[in-house]
Amino acid sequence: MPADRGLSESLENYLEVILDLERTQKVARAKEIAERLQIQPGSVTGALKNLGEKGYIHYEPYSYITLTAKGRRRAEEITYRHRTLNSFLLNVLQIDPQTAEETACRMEHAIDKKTIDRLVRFIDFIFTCPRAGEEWIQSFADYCATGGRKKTDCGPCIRSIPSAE
Amino acid sequence: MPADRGLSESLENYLEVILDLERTQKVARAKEIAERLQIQPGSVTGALKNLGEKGYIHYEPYSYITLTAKGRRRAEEITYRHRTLNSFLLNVLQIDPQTAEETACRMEHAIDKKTIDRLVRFIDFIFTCPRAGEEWIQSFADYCATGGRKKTDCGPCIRSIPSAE
DNA sequence: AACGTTTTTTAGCCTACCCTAACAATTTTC
DNA sequence: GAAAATTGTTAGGGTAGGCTAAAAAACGTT
Repeated sequence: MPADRGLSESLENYLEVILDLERTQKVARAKEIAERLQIQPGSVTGALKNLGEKGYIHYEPYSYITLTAKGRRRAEEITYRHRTLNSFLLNVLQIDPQTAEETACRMEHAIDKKTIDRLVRFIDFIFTCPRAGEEWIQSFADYCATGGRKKTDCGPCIRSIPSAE
Repeated sequence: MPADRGLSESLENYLEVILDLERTQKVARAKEIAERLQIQPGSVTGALKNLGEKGYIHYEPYSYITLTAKGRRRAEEITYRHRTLNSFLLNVLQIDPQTAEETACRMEHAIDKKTIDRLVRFIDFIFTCPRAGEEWIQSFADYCATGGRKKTDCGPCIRSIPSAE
């Protein structure tokens, strides 16, 4: 039940993988799609036909697979959601890289455009706001590590904020 | 493909609804479950049998449905994920309530325990940190509304931080 | 250009989950 | 306490998306 109607979670994953294969190998082949998605090659054909019929890819039996303009737009959107979520999990929440990656991979299908755009803004906001920024994120890490905050930490922390002239 | 193995997204939703019905109506009935999940009553029986066999609910044909201890634990966990995500979307990202609710509903199946716990910590951190807090969130809203930040805003903003004695 | 290898497709099967319609049990009402 | 209304279950059907095994096409090598 993906956030954006018209494409199942499964088909979104196909598009995402095809885009990446196009970028790295110029062209996507069924075998590689199967490998990336960790499914058997026999399962791929049906999905490709489906994506072809829906106008997301150029599909001809036994030939290379490429995204249509529509498919590329969609694939880039999914990739954008993926990267944004990964960045949030990794750089803000400081989840370990592997968990971050896996979680982003699942969440990307559940989040809508409005929310992802807000999340992008939020990440930007954090890293450009003098009240927040890297050191603030670091103090969140400390907060997590120590299980809380000592009020005595707050004075020095506040005085360390780079003053904006 | 939920984050936690063993239970599909669909079955997680059943548990969540059953817990809520237990709380509000003392007991869950198939008809109400169907209503909440927006599916037909005929579809419910199979799922309930399944949850019964897996030990998440007490299921006897034609009788009330209640959660087992295991089921309750699981249902509460899902509800916790739901509430945490909703709180983040609503109070931090400031997504409108309806979108926040719907998005939380989808994301709750995709997020793992480690990440949800971090998110809880992060929300706590924001609202208890003098560098952040309500006004900081408000200035994020302004940042979003105006499409950016004027550097001249930063001085007053920083001076407005409640100093920790 | 023909053989063997690799890749892709086909065909048939399975599971999860939803649907509808008909039937059975339960509950309510008089 | 029996008829009517409500609720729950069964049965049969559909779609999506995996699987395996076998057939077909394409490719590479000599």
